[in-house]
Amino acid sequence: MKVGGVLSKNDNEEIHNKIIVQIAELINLKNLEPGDKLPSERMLSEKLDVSRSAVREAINKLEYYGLLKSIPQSGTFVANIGVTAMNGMVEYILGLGDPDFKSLVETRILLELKIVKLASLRRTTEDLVNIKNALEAYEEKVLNGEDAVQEDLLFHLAIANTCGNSTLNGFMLKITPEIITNFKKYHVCGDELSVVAIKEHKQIYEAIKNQETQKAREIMKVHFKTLYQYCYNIK
Amino acid sequence: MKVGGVLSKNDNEEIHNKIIVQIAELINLKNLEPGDKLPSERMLSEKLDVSRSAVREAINKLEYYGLLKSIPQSGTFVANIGVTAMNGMVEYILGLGDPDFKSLVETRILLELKIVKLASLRRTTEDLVNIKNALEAYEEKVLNGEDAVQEDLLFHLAIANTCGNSTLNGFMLKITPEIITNFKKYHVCGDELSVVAIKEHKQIYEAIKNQETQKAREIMKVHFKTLYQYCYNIK
DNA sequence: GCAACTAAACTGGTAAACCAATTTTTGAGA
DNA sequence: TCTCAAAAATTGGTTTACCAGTTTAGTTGC
Repeated sequence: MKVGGVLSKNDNEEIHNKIIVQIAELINLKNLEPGDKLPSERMLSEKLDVSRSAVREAINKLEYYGLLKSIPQSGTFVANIGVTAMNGMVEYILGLGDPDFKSLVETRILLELKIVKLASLRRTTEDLVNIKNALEAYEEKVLNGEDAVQEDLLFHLAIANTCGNSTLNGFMLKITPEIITNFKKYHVCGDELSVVAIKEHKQIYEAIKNQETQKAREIMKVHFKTLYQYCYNIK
Repeated sequence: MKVGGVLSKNDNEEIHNKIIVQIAELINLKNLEPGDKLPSERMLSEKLDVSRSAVREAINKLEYYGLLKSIPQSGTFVANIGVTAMNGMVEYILGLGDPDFKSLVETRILLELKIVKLASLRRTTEDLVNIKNALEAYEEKVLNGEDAVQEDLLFHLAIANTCGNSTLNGFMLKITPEIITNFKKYHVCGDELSVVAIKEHKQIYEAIKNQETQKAREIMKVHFKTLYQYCYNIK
């Protein structure tokens, strides 16, 4: 029986992971296949000797990764994925560490180079207005000598929101705040950078507007080049 | 006051979104800045006239996107991101729709072409063993005429787990099950495809092993080409 | 007047009780 | 024996009550 008390986030996650493993083991033991029903949350919490809330959180995480599916007043079911895949995925999920700054930047550049291409292909006139607004807000802040990290971010997110790919857009929303936080921590993005960035932002906007796909990508690449250097200098 | 009863997932999400908007409005109204403390969950639930659980779920979502930070026995705080960025992000987050199959495939290909490059650069001998095991499991299933979608998936996840970028790896884990589900729904991945895929998997493995970065990417590209065609035929 | 200690109030997290929809069981009627 | 409706049991979701740290206010001693 758990003795109670508040645990650190780390310990807490370990407990969740432990429950996830036990749920996976149970599915293996009972040879449950896609669509089969898991024992109820109450039974699981009793069998695993943890609180029902803890079980629910573990199920939530597995649901996030598409391995389980909860249906109200009915039960929790194995998703349309076999046990082999599930076992492999659980292992990888548990091994997943917190992303480091390098991973984040590497990923951001990958995503944005694709996004800017898609955006230039798929942008509507309404999208262009949004991007331009973000562009001008950034410019104004920089020229006033104010910190413009937020406006910079919003310019890039406006493009992501234009790319017509909700998965990519969602991923951008996920990683952007973490990158910003790191930027502030490491004092990336100085003033001299910002002035150069205005010009590049304008070029990107024009390329998207004119649907010059390849050019848009090239300028974005240049835009990130300085960033890259900063990051590796920091490291 | 809520009248009670079970709501559809759609209605439920709308309620969460509504609360998210109200929390954002409150932060604006009170001019809260990064690091400032939000009203307690109890006060929020009272002020917004919703249950505390609903407030907690909204906060969780905002925390997932890096906009808030909850600290046990202390409070919920505005993350290290200004209100401007927060307002923009909230708007984009709420506008984020469920990903369609096309978005998923488009994203998967982008991720995997990068991942296979990184994997070939960073793979350890231990990684190679894992990939090879996944490769052989896939081959065995296919040659036995059995369905091998799971093993195919695990081969690709083994590579993702090798790429040394936890953000990319996590994104792969997130989208892969959804893709599999769609594959099954649309009956992609026939038997004749699988036999071809074995050869390509072997080539990818060899390229990663020999650290032939560009070659690995090229083969992966070919590997996805058939998939692409299938998808657009379906559409 | 101020530093230091104490206690009361407050906080996010967790366990327990409750709810309504669903599923299963039951039994009456044909 | 079969059918079908009614009721009991079961389910995930929600509300409520409680917990142990944290923070703040108050008080004591100097």
